[in-house]
Amino acid sequence: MSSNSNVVRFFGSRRSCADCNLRKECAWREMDERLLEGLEATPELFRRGERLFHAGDALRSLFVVRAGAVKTCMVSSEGDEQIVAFHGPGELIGLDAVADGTYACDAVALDTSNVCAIPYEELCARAVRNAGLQQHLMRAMSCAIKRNGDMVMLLGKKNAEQRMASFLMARSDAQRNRGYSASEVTLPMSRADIGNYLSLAVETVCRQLTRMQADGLLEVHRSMVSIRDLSALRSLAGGETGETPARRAAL
Amino acid sequence: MSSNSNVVRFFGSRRSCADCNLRKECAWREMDERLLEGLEATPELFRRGERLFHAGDALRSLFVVRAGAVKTCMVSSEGDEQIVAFHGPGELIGLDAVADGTYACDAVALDTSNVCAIPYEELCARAVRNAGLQQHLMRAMSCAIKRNGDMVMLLGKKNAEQRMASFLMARSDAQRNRGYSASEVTLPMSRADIGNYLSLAVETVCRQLTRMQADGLLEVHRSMVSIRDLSALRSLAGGETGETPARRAAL
DNA sequence: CGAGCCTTTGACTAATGTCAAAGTATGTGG
DNA sequence: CCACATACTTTGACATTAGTCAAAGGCTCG
Repeated sequence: MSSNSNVVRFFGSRRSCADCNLRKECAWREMDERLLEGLEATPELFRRGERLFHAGDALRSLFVVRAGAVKTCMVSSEGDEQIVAFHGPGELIGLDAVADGTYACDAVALDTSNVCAIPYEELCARAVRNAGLQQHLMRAMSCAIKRNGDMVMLLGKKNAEQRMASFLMARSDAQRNRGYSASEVTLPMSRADIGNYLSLAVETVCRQLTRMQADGLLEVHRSMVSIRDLSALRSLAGGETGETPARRAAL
Repeated sequence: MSSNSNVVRFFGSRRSCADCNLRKECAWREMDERLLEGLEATPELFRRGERLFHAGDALRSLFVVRAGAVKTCMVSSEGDEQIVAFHGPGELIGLDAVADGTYACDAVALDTSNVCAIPYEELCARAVRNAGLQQHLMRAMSCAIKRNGDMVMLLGKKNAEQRMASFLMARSDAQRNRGYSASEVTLPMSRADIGNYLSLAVETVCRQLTRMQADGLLEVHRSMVSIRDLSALRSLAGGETGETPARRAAL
């Protein structure tokens, strides 16, 4: 059963990538216009908590977030959930499904989100004919691999404080890459989601935020965080931030 | 500075994949003969501790392990090392470098290892002309992404016992996939490497092995482990084992 | 045979998780 | 528009897992 049955197709029809008003922020933004000319993607609207796809569903489309935020998560056989990534505007979702034609994760909208579904078969057909697109896809996948490496580093080597700092810095860098202020970040996900993602108890997430605020690094107001001391936060984060300019396309 | 200066090219020359005596176990084993016909790979021998490449080196080749074992690891800015994956015969190394043309990891031989270097440019040139090869590469990358997801699950959700059990099961499954006994596994890496990979102290790795032996699950003799109760170990491991048949090509 | 490294074991410590409870937004129906 | 129900966040007290430190035992290689 597809969970897409109640999706609002608010443009009413497929729409060419070449016309998209999000071209500037899209994962495909560097692509030659001609490659996208005929490629049509279906814009879809998901509300908070709605699923783009389930783990195990057959791969039909890759998704690009236009607006909003999406999480992807794996579920173990015991039923506990592990969030693998958060995806903001311009990021590509579903590359894990290429291996065997079924998604490995669930993808869930964190907020009302506007997402482009790019038909996979059509994309592949084009990639075969087009070396540039092929390169682009391969690079996007390689970026996802690299980024996962950063995640392993975070989970394997960093303590609670460093994880929280890394997480906030990654958000900040993402903001900056999109042309917004690096010091004003929004956290569209719940504290529980942050905890799940960083493998920390919700309480630990709260305490870290509280402490950073007490130390004058941040000001926290619910889902809004103002970073007061970016460089201090960056040095707390240590090692990789997981968000270098070339790494926008995530799992 | 390339670390390959002291590499023994023990076949003395490049060699066609089509003739390779490891075809059966190779990451390319399903490929049509014709695709490999002209593709030449350089077999190289690395001794324990020698590096295939450093993080930051320019991508020249992808590597396929023919015999032996290789670890890939990232190093944080503080200098601590995180092993990202172990690679046995048939596995593909270096896909993380496709993103920006430089390797993200170090790759180090754990043992005397026999490795094929596949020239990346040449491979790409073929992939452009050949949809099958292209698909194969994409799938290999997608597998790496999936597998990293399993790693995140392991680090994020599993305790010491489950990690150790998962690790052993992954080894066991790999053995089975290569046609060997699922209950006799070798651990070519040190306890310290296992600990690093699983994010456990060396002492914890030892204690887990000791305990599993005491519980009659295993018999451990240095780097040889005989698994006495596969199904019990599998259920200890919980969730994903990270080694389904389709997932042989790792980071 | 000795040096050095790896592994194993024990005793203690510390970071983070768990449990409990209060405080605070959000939204729904009367 | 208010009041209550619900879900999320925050804080405190305590428990537990795994890490650290220390030391002994075993291989391996020169």
